[in-house]
Amino acid sequence: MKLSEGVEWAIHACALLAAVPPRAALPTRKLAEFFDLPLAYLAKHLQRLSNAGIVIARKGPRGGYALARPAREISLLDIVEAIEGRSPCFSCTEIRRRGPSGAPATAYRRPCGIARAMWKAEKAWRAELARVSLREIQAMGLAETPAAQVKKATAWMETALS
Amino acid sequence: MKLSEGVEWAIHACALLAAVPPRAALPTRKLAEFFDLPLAYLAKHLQRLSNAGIVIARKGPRGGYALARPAREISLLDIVEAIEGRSPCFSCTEIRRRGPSGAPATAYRRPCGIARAMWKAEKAWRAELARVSLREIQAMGLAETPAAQVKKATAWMETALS
DNA sequence: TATAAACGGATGAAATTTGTCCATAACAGA
DNA sequence: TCTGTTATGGACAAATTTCATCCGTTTATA
Ligand code: SF4
Ligand code: SF4
Repeated sequence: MKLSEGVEWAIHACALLAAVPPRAALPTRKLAEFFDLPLAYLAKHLQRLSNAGIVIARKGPRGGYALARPAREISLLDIVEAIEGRSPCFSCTEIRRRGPSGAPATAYRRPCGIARAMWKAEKAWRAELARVSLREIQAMGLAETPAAQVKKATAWMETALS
Repeated sequence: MKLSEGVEWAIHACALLAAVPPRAALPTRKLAEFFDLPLAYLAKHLQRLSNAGIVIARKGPRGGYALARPAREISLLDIVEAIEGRSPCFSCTEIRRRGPSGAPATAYRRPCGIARAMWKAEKAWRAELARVSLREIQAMGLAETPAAQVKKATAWMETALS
């Protein structure tokens, strides 16, 4: 029950992309540099964000990634699902069918109470994630990082885009 | 973000133990037989339930496992946490500290918005699991399995306990 | 045309999960 | 007290998943 650490990378990357001025783009190389992450692997995660339509990719010189829509319209759930996938974290192997008192699949009409309860809980988790937008994440991030770091980051962004 | 399948095993095992008459106990061997699961590995999971105080073990002949308290007082969360542990599924590696605009740990007072949002969602998941008791699981299971299977299972239980 | 970047498949390394085995301790019944 | 039965927990092996790198191709810019 561990989220892959790529989720953390992706959220941070999106939060940084949210601070990129319109029409500009940040290439993988710059994102990896900013967070000191392995370039090739981070690229895989950005690809997923791209495939999920969260981020737009531009190939070629001066290319890179930019948010596909306003940060307000991107939820944490969007990002998490882009990286982790949409399959439920509880998957049953139908063990009730096995053993001495089991029966063929036809005997059981609908998923059992166990599966339903687990899925309901997972739904609550996803709903909570859907409620927070990248915009809020960005705002919180700005509020909680020391002024000196914000300044450094802003300066870094300028040189990265030039 | 996959729950280990041991969770499914443990919930089913507990649900079956809920149907064991008071003062009796089901040994690992019987539980493994009922669900057609690898005995040695199932034993590991039952041990975890035992260590978590969900189930009590009795060694020796006519020993085995029984619920440690009424099914009404055992929640799905209890079982899930016994198997999966209590550590949060989102763990941050503090990547904000790294890279060109990073800063030493002292600069950041409290966990960032990302981590807080992820933890809040996880809390919602756990809360939902805490709301459903083993009693309800048992009742749902009884209601949804065909009468023929219930009969078979009851008969099996009698011979298993004798 | 030369260069910079994303894309995606193949592959390898590391970590985790899944599963087995065994020695030991506790217990019930004869 | 003796014997067989059961849980306990550690060590170990196999399988699967995650983490990470590499490379050939495609696309776009100047
Ligand atoms: S009874 Fe429910 S949890 Fe168990 S195997 Fe069937 S669907 Fe899965
Ligand atoms: S900014 Fe938040 S999510 Fe990112 S490393 Fe720090 S605490 Fe973790």
